[in-house]
Amino acid sequence: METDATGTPDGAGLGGQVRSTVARLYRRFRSERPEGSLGDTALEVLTRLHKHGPQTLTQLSDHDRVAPASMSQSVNRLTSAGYAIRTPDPNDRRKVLFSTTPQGAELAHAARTQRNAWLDAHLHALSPEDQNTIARACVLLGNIADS
Amino acid sequence: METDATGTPDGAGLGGQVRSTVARLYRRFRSERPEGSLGDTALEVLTRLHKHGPQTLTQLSDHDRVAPASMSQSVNRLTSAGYAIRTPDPNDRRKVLFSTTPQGAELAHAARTQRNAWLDAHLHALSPEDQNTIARACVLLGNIADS
DNA sequence: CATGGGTCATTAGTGTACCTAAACACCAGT
DNA sequence: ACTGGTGTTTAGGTACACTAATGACCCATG
Repeated sequence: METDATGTPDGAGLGGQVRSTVARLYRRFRSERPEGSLGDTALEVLTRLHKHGPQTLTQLSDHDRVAPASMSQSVNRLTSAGYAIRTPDPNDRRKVLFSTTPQGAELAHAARTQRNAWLDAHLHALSPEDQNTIARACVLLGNIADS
Repeated sequence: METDATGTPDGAGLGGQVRSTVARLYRRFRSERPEGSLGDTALEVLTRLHKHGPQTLTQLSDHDRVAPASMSQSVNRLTSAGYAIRTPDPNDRRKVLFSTTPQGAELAHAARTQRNAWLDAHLHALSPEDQNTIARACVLLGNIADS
C-alpha cells in the first residue's frame, strides 16, 4: 500500500511497520541473552517483584496479559531455582504472594544490567532528540498495548 | 525523569523501557491472533515470500536473524499446511527455493489485514505528530535491531 | 578426476513460553 | 451447609527458538 518515506521494511502501513519492528527487536533481545540464564519473561517477572514488592499470581498475570496458568509456570521456574518464594496471603488464603529471595534480587539487577548493555550502548549513541523520540514512542505504544 | 540506565532510581532507563514496551506489545500481538491460524513467525515468513518472491532458506533465516534450523521448522509448517512449496534451485542444487501457493498468497493478505486491524485503528486515532514520532522511532529501533 | 573443505538444508533433541480445560482450595452469601 | 465465585495449580498441547549432527552438493587443488 502506501510506501511512506520512512524506509518501509516489510509491512504495508504504519501498523505493519510497528509490528515488524517489534518482532525484530524481540528476537534480537532473545538472541542477546547471556547463556545459562533465565528466560526473558521469567526475568521480567523477577524484576517486577523486585521493584514493586510481593504480588499475587493474578496481579502478575494481569500485568503481562497472560493466562494465570502461564504465569504459574513462569513463577515455578523462579521458585524452583531459588530466586523467588511463595507466601500464603494471611488475609485470603486462596491467594499466594510471590517475592524475591536475596539471590533473586541480586540476579534481577545483574542480569538486567547485562541484558540492557548493548541496547543502552546503541541508544546512548543517538542524539538527545532521537532518544526523546523513542521515549515518547514507548509511552504511546505502551498505552496502545494496555488498551 | 529517568536519565540513567545503570543506577536507575525508580523507573527503568530508556533501554529497560524499550525492552519492556517491546515485550508487552509482542505479547499483545500474539494474543490478538485469531484462533486456528498460523503463528506469528510463520505468517511473517509467508508475507515475505508473497511480497519478495521465492527465497532460499538462508535468505529467510538471515532476514529474521534466526538459525537456519529454526527457519526450516517454520517453513515446514507452511509447506505441510499447503501454503508454500519447495522448489530445488536449478543452478545450485544445494539450495531450495520457497514460494507461496495461491492459498498461501491469499492467506497472507487476509490474515495480515485482520491482524493489523486493531493496531491500525489505535494508531489512526493518534495525532499525525504522534504517528510521525512512532514512525521515526521504528526506523531508529529497526536500525539498532539490525546492527 | 578424486578427495576434501566449505556451504545449504534438514533432522533430532531440548528449552521457554504461551494456551485451554479441568481440578482444587478457599471465601462469602443465602 | 450448600452454592457460586475467585485464586491457584496441574495436565496436555502448540509455537518458536536453540545446538549438534547428518546428508547433499559445489568447487578447488593436487
